Amino acid sequence: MAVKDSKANKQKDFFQQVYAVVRQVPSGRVTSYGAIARYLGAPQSARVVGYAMNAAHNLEDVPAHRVVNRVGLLTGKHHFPGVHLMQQLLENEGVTIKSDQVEHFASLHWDPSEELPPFI
DNA sequence: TTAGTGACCAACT
DNA sequence: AAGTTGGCCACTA
Repeated sequence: MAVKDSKANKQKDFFQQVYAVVRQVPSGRVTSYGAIARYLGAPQSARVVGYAMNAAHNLEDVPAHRVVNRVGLLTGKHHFPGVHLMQQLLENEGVTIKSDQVEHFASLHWDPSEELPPFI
């Protein structure tokens, strides 16, 4: 463990934290990039959460399809193997999608900062 | 190495 | 009210 690694570990840790949260999103619920970022104490790092999802493609543990943007729009669908895969996965869990947008998003939204113990 | 981009969000004009 | 800009972190060229 060199001194140099501490920075790298920290950066890597952020991804891991994102994954840890996404993994806990219940089936049939959705969350948003910003909510995760805010839960991790980095409210302005929502983009990084999105990037983490991009990297999460390899990890089957991470249900990236349950993460949408703040208005419930499936902005990340183009990054799935099939453009409709994200939508189908969600509908398979009971989430209704209309025009690439989650219906009843407000009530389906799963906010980690409310559902999980505070991240400190 | 520097610079540019990205599955976003909030603030400012 | 609507459009633009900045900022965050990681990755690629």
